Parts: sequence; C-alpha cells; structure tokens
Amino acid sequence: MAAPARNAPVQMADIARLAGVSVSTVSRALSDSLLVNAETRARVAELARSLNYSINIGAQNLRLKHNNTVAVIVPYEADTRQHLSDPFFLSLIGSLADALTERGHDMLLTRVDAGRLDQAAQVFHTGRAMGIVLVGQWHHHDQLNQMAVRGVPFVVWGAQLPQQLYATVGGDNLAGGRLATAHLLAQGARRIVFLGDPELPEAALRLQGYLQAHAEAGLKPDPRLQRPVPFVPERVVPELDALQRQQIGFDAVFAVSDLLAMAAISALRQQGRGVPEDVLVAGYDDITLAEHFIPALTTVSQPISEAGRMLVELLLAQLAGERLASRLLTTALVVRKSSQR
Amino acid sequence: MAAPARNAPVQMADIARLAGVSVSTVSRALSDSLLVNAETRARVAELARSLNYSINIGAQNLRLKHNNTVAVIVPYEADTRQHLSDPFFLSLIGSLADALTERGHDMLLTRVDAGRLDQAAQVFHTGRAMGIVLVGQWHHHDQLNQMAVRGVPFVVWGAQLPQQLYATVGGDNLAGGRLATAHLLAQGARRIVFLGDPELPEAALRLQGYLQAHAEAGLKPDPRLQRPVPFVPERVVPELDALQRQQIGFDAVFAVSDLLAMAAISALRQQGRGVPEDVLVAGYDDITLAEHFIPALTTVSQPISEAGRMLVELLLAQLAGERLASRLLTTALVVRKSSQR
DNA sequence: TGGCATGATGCAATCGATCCCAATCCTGCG
DNA sequence: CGCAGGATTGGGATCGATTGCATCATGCCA
Repeated sequence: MAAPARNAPVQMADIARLAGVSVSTVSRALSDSLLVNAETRARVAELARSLNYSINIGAQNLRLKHNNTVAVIVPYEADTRQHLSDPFFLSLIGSLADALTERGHDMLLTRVDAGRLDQAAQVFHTGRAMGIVLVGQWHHHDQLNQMAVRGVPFVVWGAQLPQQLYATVGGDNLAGGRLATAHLLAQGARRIVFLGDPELPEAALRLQGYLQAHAEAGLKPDPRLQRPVPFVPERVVPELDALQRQQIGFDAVFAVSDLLAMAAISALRQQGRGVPEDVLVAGYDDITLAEHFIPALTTVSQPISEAGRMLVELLLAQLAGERLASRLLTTALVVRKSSQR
Repeated sequence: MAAPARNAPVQMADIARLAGVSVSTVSRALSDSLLVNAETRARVAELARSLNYSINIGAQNLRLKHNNTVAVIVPYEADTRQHLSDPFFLSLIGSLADALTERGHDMLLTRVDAGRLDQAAQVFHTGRAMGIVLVGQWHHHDQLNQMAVRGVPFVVWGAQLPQQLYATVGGDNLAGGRLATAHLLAQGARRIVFLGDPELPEAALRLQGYLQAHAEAGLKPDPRLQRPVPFVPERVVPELDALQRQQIGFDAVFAVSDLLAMAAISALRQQGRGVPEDVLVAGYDDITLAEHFIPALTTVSQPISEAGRMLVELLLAQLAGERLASRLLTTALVVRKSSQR
C-alpha cells in the first residue's frame, strides 16, 4: 500500500528541499523549461510524481493572472422559484460541459435570479471565471447590454435582438417556426394553436415564423389561437380546456417546446381527442424523448452539441480579442408520427 | 451613464489610495471589522461600491487557505465516448446546482474518464475544489476506496457496497426493484423481462429486488428473461428482437431506467404488441416525461431534489469533520397506465 | 504633567506559485 | 593562466488579499 499522505498538501517547497534545489528550479523543471538541466528536471519530475504532488492552481492563477474556468450561468425566475429541469437546457449544459472539457477548460455552473442578471458579472469580477456563457430565456436585454459595455466577456444562448452589443448563439427560431407551421398546413391543418410566451424573444420569433408560414399560404390565422403560456407544462391543460370551453375549434397545435407539446398531447387525450387522428401536433427542441414518445413527436431540432461548441468557440474568440458575429444555427424539421394522419 | 470601467480590475490598493488609508484598513473595513473606525469603514464601503469593486476570490482563497467550490464529477465511459444526456443524471446535476447555490457554494462541473476515476481527486489536490460529488454509475469501487484512504473528501451517488470506505447517497434499489416487480406480478404478469446491466451495482440491486419479489410470490423467474443491456436506449431493440427470435415469451418488462422502458415500449410497438394490453411495462427514475409519456409510465421514483440536498449535506458534514453514514433514500412506486390492463 | 490604557491604523510577513535578474560553475580559447 | 560566454541555478519581488504586531494619538487618572 502506498503511504496514506493524509494531511500533506505537498508543495513546491517540499520538493525543492527533498531534491536539494530551489523552488525556482522546481517550478521550471515542472513546466519543462529547457533552462534546467535535463537530469535535474527528471529527478524533480520523478520526485513530484512519487510525492503525488499537484500544483496549486489558485496560486498559479493568481501569479499568472489567468484562469481557465468558464462560468455557465442559468438564470431562474425568482417568483416561480423554478428549478433546473427542462431537458433542453439540461442537455445544453451537458453539451457545454463536453465542449469545455474537450478544450481543457473548467466549467463553473451557477444560477442567478433572472431579475438580477447583472449579478452574473460578479463571477467574472471576482476572478472566479474568465468568461461567461449565459443560458436560458430572459427578458433582460438591457442588463446584458450594460454588461457588454462594462467589458464583461460573455456569450448568450438565445435570440438575436436589434441593437445588441453582445454575441449570441441560437437556433434560427424564425425558420423553425415557419418550417413547423408550413408542415402542419401542408398536412391539411387550417386552425393551428400556437402555444408559447411571446414575451420571450425566442418564442416571439417562432410566432413570427408561424405567422409568416400562414401568410405564405395565403391564410390568416385566428388570433385567438395564439395562447401565451410560459415554459411550464402544467399550464397547458387549462389553456386547452379554455379553448374547448370557449368553443374555439382547432385541428393542430404548435408548441414552442417539446415538453409543452407532450403535455398538450396528453391533455388532448384527456379530452378524448387523439393525436394525430384528430389533432396534429408539432413541438420544438427535439429532446431525446421526442423520438420515443408515443406518438413519436414531430419537432424542430436544435443542434445542441453544435450549440455547446459554438458558444464556447465564440467566448474563447472574444477572450482572444477577436469579436465574432452572433451565430444562427440551422434548425431542421423532424417529421414523425404526431403530425401525420 | 456610469463610467465604463473598461480594463480596470479595481483592487484594494486602489481603494486604499483613494480613501487615503492603507490596504490593511480597507481589508478590515470591507470585512466589517470592529477594529476600524465606523466612519472610515463607511467611507471605504461607499468607495468600494461606487468603484464597483469586488474582491479577488482567488487571492482571498490562497491567503485563507479555504475555498467554497464543490466539484461535481460525472464519469464517462471512454470507449462509448458517451455524452452527458441521460435525463436522470442531468436532473440530478440540476438539483445539485440548486442545493449548492442555496448554501452559497460554487459548483464546478467536470467530466472524467470512468477508467481513470482517480483523476477525480486532482480537482481536490490542485485546490480547485474543497470536495467532490461523484455522480453516476461506476464499476470502480476500489479506486474510490483508495481515494477515501488518501483523505479526499467526497460523496458518491450510487449503491452502497460492502466494505466501502466512503459515503454514498442512493435510492433504495433493492426495494425499488422489489416494488416494481411485485406490482407487475400482482397485475398478473408471470414472465417479466429484466432489462439492465447487473455489472453496475445499482442495476444489480434492482435485479436482486426483482428476484426477491419473485421468491416472495413463490415463483422462480426464467433466467433467460434477464437481459444485460447498458444504459443505452438503442440497445433495447435488438434485445427484444432476440427474445422474439428465440421464442422466449414474456408478458411484462421491468427496465432499470425510464429511458430503457420507453425504448422498450416503442420497440414492442414495432413488433405489433401493445402496452399495456399485451405487455406490462415498468421503468425506473420517474423522469419528468414518464408522466406525459403515452401510455403514462409506471416507474419507481427517486427523490431527485432530496438526493441533491443530501449529497451536499453529507459532503459538508464530512468537511466539517463529522462522518455521516451513507443514506438510502426511500423510493416509491408510481403506478400509471403502462402497467395496468 | 507623566504614565498608561484604549482605539485606530500601518508595516510587513504570508499564502503557493512564477520569473526577472543576478550569481556560480565550467569549458574553451587566446 | 585569464577571461568570455554558455549552461544552470538561486534570490527575491510579485500576484491580491489577510492578519499579528508595532505604532501613534488621544484621553484619563494619579
């Protein structure tokens, strides 16, 4: 058994003493500097290994004034005390973790109150992270512009807005909304419910796509079919019930997230209406389960792992001084059972 | 507009100069020390606020030799290059993020090759984190015991094993397996397929529960019904096809994860067998979608957010010097459509 | 009026690394 | 034999904070 080096945070000084050299030399040796004699270098390296030494990153960062951790910040709505649960965001976090690990960066996962989004900058100002990836929907354009002006390096997953001073990566929400809607129309649907909160830039763009598709088909959708529900599955049932009560007919549903779409299908079932027999449904995100859901869910896929890589790439570019433009990722319609009679 | 403090990492020295006092005083003032005159204290605080100063955590940690970030480590299988996608683990990560945020800790999310699990300790030895939460299935009991011996503070989400020197938090897998199986038996099933890889301690325990339930009912399950599939939905189809080809009949399926269960339902559909009419199915985890799946999925729920809190609690206790025992979280059977004729 | 307790502040060492600037040793050449 | 110059190595300042101890002014009491 190896020595149980219990309370022994080995450090350079220890190695130096044991090797009979100075800390300077140890430091150089461990960073493979050619300035130190090959033999000494080997001896020090060996000693370090056998002592199970690992450098103190904090001290190193302080001295070098650098830092390779990236903060991934997920805002939450303080009022709903909403927890981290939407599969899409979780997947995005997973993909960010993968992308960052691949490039040798650490990932700090933090949550902040969406109302105090400027707090996000703290993680940068305190030197905990070199840059920030902001994940999630938000209504806080201005706060973000402020942060950008203050020189905080960050990128955002979300929609592109006019006058934005920061870089975003996001799916092409307009195209996505248009694709899904056009598909439903092509399948014969004429009264398509839109489920989503247009207060959020991403949902708003999808709604625009929805309207555009109608226009292209020479149709004008009934505005009563646009139902502003937040990203909360529980809110879907009452919405559909309301439609029924108000006798507003519909033959299809386009939801801004798969979670909402699935909740809708389930609610329709309760009402005794089958999908896709009676109502066609399309969702958004293409989460893992969309495919396995019954009926398999037609949806707009967002390239999640590309999103992670892209966000990281943009952030790193920004840190390197370049200023890359925002990226619009192409979204694709995935046609499955739920939208085909 | 506030001054765009572009490249100005304000620091104590700056405040000191502007306030006409020494850094010592600033340091004390900002930490509300009674040693400094109330008036000076206020002046310094005000100055700090107006300069938008925030302390450099790295330097502070170095000096104080403390640290409040916790590393959450998700091992991955190097061969499958498996990405972070299982909803259950992602949810667990979410709940950990919540629990840690609540207690004011930072969360470092890291991935390591499951084969080199000892690398996990690096994050501690380099001083990046004060402790570790290890998430996910593993076959690496020994490496973990090693880490424990070396004094690395960590807790594990997983099964309790004999001779383990570290603390775990996990669902009561035995009870879970027993509950689900007993329920299926009570519904009249007699030949229940078990889908899961018993190489993983958690799945093994669920299998044990499966066997126990049979024994309690005075039944002996056909061993050919135990199908070792990894946590990968794609592997389910061939498995069920094989059963069909080999003419091994069955009237129910118990899968060790909801993802597998859903894949199974979908595969059965392909074979032309309905759930629950022809085959009863139960899953495990109770992920968000289990409820919305059609048919709604009977499953064993694991208290995810409690899990997050518990893991954090155990880790913090360990860091405080106490050594709390491992925790077995009670699992509950959630009966839904998929298991009821 | 001198002595001393008390309150407020500053100096300088320290945390664990890095790296500039010597200092030392060795070798080769004039 | 002396010295230039290269190869190694060490000393000590530094990164941005914290804190023990010294210092200094003040006020109170004998």
